[in-house]
Amino acid sequence: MSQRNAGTSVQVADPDTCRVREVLDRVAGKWSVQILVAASRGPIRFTELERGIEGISRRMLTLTLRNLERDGLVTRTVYPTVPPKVEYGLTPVALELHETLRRLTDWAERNRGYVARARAAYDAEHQPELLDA
Amino acid sequence: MSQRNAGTSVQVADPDTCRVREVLDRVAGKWSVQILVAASRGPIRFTELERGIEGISRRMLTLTLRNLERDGLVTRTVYPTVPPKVEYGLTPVALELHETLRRLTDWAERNRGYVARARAAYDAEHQPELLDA
DNA sequence: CTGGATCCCAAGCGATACTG
DNA sequence: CAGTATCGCTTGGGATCCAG
Repeated sequence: MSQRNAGTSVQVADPDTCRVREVLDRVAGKWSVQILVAASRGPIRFTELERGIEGISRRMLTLTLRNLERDGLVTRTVYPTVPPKVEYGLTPVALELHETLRRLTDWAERNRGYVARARAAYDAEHQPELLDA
Repeated sequence: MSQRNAGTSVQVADPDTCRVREVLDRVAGKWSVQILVAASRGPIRFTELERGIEGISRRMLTLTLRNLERDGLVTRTVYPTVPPKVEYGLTPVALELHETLRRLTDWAERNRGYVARARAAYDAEHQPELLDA
């Protein structure tokens, strides 16, 4: 998905692995998941998201929101008031995904230490001299 | 993770959302999941992976494999025979993740049509003229 | 308040060629 | 067989400024 056919034919493997990539692409963005999580607690406004996520740029918030909306995962409600007001929420489909993401997070929590140790061990094993350049 | 502090301080939100990103980064690569899936069916050789995934470059296979190994998700066994032989497998931790990924895939399967229709509708609604440039 | 437009750097990834 | 090295295109994403 990240690249539109580099000229010469590029077989896309079997349909099975394709589906896997599709779902991940939908959530692969740097901010998608955090937005999904933040919006799962009910309707939330643009600025609330912006401040709640802290570190996200206005640009990326907008872009990610648009993509999620495009995929039917996020709802966007505009109140044509004098200072514009927009509320975002999750669609039922996105709520299902949210539950799934929680399982992923669980895995991360459980194995966070393991992975960190694995990394440290691997790095120590391979390039100990590059650490203090 | 994809960028090392753009100069001015960048707060990293609360630890909660950080963990989410961490796990996703571990799987976000274009090929990580397919490798994880392929390797979950028992020890598999480099060339088998290369041909089984079809579309992956040798370079990316190596890189992704290294990263997964570094994170303690993939095991690498070298047989110092005359033609080198290397077998890859999953660690128990990775096997847990594989189960989780299956759930994600399930979600994708169920809602694949929904998302596709949502996209089409959104695109038709917003820029119908840019479709046949 | 909620974005859109532009600029630009850095990371991701592919192509290709070389090697123990 | 199983990589490593180099190159360059493409994309992601931050900064900044403009606008309804």
